[in-house]
Amino acid sequence: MNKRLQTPPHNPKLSDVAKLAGCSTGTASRALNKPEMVSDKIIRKVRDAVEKLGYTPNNAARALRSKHSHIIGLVIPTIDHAIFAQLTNALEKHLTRAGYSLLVTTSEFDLQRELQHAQLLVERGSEGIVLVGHLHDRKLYDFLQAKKVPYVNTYAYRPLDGHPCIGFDNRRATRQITEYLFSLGHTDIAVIAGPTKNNDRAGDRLAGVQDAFRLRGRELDPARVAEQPYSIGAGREGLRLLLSRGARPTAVVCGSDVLAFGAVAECAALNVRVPEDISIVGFDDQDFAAHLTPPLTTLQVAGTEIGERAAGYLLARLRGETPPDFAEVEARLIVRGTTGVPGGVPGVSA
Amino acid sequence: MNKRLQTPPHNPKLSDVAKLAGCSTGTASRALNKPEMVSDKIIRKVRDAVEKLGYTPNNAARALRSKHSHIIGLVIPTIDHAIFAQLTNALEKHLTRAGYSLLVTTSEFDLQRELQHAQLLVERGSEGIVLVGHLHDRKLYDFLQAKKVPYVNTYAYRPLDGHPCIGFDNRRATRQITEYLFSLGHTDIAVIAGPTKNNDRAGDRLAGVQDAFRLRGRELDPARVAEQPYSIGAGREGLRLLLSRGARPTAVVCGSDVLAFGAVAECAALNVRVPEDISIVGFDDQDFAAHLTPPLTTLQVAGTEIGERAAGYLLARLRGETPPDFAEVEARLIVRGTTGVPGGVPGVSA
DNA sequence: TTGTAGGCGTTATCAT
DNA sequence: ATGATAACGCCTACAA
Repeated sequence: MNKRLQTPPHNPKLSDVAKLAGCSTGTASRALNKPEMVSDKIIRKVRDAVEKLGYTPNNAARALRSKHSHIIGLVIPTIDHAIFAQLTNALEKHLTRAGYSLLVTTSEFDLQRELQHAQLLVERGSEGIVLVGHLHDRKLYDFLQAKKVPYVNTYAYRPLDGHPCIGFDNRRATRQITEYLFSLGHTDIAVIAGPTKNNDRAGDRLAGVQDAFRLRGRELDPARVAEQPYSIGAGREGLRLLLSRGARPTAVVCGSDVLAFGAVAECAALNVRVPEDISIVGFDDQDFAAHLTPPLTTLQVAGTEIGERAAGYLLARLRGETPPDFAEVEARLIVRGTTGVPGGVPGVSA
Repeated sequence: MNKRLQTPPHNPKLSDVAKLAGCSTGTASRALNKPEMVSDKIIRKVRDAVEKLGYTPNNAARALRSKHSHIIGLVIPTIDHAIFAQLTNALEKHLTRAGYSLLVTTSEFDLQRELQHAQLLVERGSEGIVLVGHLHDRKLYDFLQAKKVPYVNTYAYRPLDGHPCIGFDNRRATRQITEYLFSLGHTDIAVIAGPTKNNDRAGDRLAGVQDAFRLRGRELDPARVAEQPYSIGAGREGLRLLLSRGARPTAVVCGSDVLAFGAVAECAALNVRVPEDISIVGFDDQDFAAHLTPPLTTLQVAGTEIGERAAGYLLARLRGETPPDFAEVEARLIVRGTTGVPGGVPGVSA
């Protein structure tokens, strides 16, 4: 048990500071918030009093009066995925630097929960909200607009939707990955997709592969698609599933690096050579991607930049500015060791 | 640009709800917060009015009056490490379920910043604070106690310090790992430690290895220690460093799975066989540990449990209860494929 | 430059 | 069970 007895029994308030500093509460308030309007002598006295009393402003009172809580809310599917952790981290750093704090909550890939939790964050005083993806309950948009709370969608770039967003076009990204695979000579391409339900990123990425097929006048065979949760183990299972459904595809597009990790690991376990027997492409370019054996070819996403720009956007909005509502960040294919010509070519890999 | 024009020009307040429901604000407040004290008829009317107006309570006013913000603060070194993300996730889920929201900030392994940011979270209204580790600026403890804000240290178990904590004994954990290695017959053991500066977990883990040596009447040679940042690349470099400093150690204790990942990867690149030529042990048991080749022997830590219990502790304190201040969670060694007898024994591994 | 005083939206304390 | 009314701690006109 800790001792909890300190000098004054109660939390000092601004009026206590003022009393000790020998001025009015109004002046004390100004000394703290608008020093340029107060004489240096008083400023010093007030600061001393603050120090001596251990005064901490009461944000509730301040927010009630000034209409500014200095709190921003973030709703992500889960913090347990590296890309969301990265987003959260970047956001937090940027906001803290600007004097804002970050309230974080989780939707667990559930639109209803996302709506509820976002509303809760607004109730708790969030002056702005960061969302992930572009697929939300319509009520959420209505709510945010009714409350005049600025918001941004992240990890998505869909200016036509009309909602502020910062990210990239997931669909185009996997289309390009697939086209790259086609250009290598692959024709039998499979995909291990993330859970597409309520997850526009996963859905868009799958659709991108389909787009590439259609552009070649073909259709992606549903048997060539395995939809798996985001985990290494599920990635392994996805690969096994694909192999069990007929001839071995020569390439696999994965919905995330984690899934690709599993696919590569399973190939190793099954003695399927990568990339000679099968090419594998990830998505995200997480830290581990470059250190897999072979190093993973993947799509690099500027997660940190998304976080920074989301913070910047909201901060600007709160300053009363009107920053551009749509921003696209780069997503480029990093070709490493898990992709090659189908069948492999002597002297080309590993 | 989005339209921002909705039915009533201004945010409805409780008095608006009361007016529409035909009762006083006091009754409206009770109808929402203490339904058992209000007649069903009025409750219905009030709820209808809330619905129709799109009323959202103003948390600032509520907190000011009731002294309850329903906000808990979390200060972690970075959200970008899987274990902290896991902690955050568990904490958030638990708190949300109990009607609390989580304010997250980052210390970046800097004690001064930790102090500042924790204070900021309290200013923002946090009713409780979750910290990581047991090494903090003394002023932080003083501040928290003066403000009577309950707090918990996590990822540490040090009841003798007198501060509430939930976690395990990092030092004992690596001592046990090292003793296991000794029991396998290893005598030349090296360590790739995380950055020990301002990081009690990393420091304790290194100390645990030293403890094991001393218990055998030996000293850990400083040349056998590489201190590296937490990244796969740094883990690789750590291993190279160790190899460059004389005879190859037969085993390496790593301060985290990420570091161990790097060590294993570097061994593969260097054609050093694991575990025949060198045994490697990680710490954390992250998702990928079981999927490395060979699968990583590591110390499993119940990160999610720590988060849940931290939430439970604070919630209990806020209810006015006095839950036990110290709780130890399990941390057990998971022996997988990266450890073996020094020199390797035919038929024993891979 | 400084003091005074009113009110931000709620909840809690009284009465009724 | 309900209504009036007074705070909660701070900021900000406004006055001096």
